[in-house]
Amino acid sequence: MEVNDVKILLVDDESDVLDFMKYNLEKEGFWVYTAQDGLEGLQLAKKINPDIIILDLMMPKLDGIETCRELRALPEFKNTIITFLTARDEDYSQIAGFEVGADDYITKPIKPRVFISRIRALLRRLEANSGDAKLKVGDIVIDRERYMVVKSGVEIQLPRKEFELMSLLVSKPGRVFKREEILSKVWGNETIVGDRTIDVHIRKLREKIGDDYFKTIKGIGYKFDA
Amino acid sequence: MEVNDVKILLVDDESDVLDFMKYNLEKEGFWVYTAQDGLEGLQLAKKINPDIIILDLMMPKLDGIETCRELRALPEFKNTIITFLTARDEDYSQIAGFEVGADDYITKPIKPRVFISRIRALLRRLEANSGDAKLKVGDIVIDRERYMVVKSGVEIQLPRKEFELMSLLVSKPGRVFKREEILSKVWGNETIVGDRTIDVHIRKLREKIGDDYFKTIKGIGYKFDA
DNA sequence: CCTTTAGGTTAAGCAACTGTTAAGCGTTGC
DNA sequence: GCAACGCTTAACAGTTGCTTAACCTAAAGG
Repeated sequence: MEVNDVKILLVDDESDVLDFMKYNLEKEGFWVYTAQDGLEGLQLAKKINPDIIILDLMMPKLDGIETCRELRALPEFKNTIITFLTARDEDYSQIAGFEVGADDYITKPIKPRVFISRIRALLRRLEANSGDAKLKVGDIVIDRERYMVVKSGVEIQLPRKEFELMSLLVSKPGRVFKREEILSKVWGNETIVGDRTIDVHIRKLREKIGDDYFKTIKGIGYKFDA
Repeated sequence: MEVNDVKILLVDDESDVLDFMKYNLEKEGFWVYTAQDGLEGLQLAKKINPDIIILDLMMPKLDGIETCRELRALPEFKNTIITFLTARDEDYSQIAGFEVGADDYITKPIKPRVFISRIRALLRRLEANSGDAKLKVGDIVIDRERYMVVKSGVEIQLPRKEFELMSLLVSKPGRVFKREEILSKVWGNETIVGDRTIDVHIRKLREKIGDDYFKTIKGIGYKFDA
């Protein structure tokens, strides 16, 4: 994973702290998003699917612990790295933090260089964790390793052919796949199936994932679009 | 075992010492957790199942010796590496330390490079000892050395094939293992067994460990999930 | 408009795969 | 040599997924 592909979400109610972190992370080439409270953070996280989330503990509306718990309850954040930001000596919270599934703690104040190297350490972890087996598009995640589709937090199990078909289409969102191309890639070059077979599978996908994602290009084939 | 998979728990009441160790270990890519006293350390250890635990001797609430004794009393920490941290010349404690099952001593102050190489030495020992001897997922620990599965503290003895199968699945929780993959890894490439053999073993595991842990992905294989 | 053509929909039958059970066989320990 | 155990297989049951056929609808082009 390139540094340029890494999305980091910062959630803190203090603008100073946000600016400090954002500035330093962006200087390193990370892609930084910010939110000022837990609720906002939660929404933004669902929207952008960040790789790392840094949560302040003390926040209005929804504190860090709660936000983390809610994030971890969603399958698409099961492998996201979540870190708490805490004032030095607030450590009482560490137990509670790890209990809701935090991966790390960062204590403030922290020096820029230490901060960055901390983030890099987290990143190494992220790379080790996730093979290349995950496709993310909008609020949809396809996890080849688990044979699972996650749509805005909900895990969906698909039968084999449907899953393969969906994987294929999602692998290049927006790109149109010709019918014959789909046949050869999902069914294989040898097997010969009737005309309606693809349609039926597309139909099932529309039923399970949502109508709008799969677009028909008449006379050509299908494409996936968010 | 990858560096990125190694979890180290540091327990010391002095924040400076914690920060020093944490910083240096993280720079190397280890996964570091910290606690400030024995009780907290104990709780955190149960939660995160670390591979190496570094305990300061002098701590409030529960000192290093006692913490170690309690850790060693739990089956899942029988093979965890536990190291004491001690001020130079506190040698009186060394005897007591080894008696409760410590694996090593680190004397402070210590230089970063020496510290790291010491940890690496421990790690080599961990690998040599057990050749990935322990797999931990949620409330399940797999102890390769003793051919034992510990589920929420209860030891379960499994026959060899069942154990190998379970080990394989648990080694990557959530990941789907194809039937042929299972066959080649558990039975070996040469032996040819019938189709139903895997199913029967899965069935026995479901019987002994619990139905919900083993999920069938039809047409593909099985996966382990907590 | 009407025709043509491609795609959508549905249910049914078939095929593929997995679950379950019991029995056979070899090994080990007593 | 008997009992207990582990591994594999066979037979059957149960389930799910895949494909097809028949019919319907929508879009495009004359």
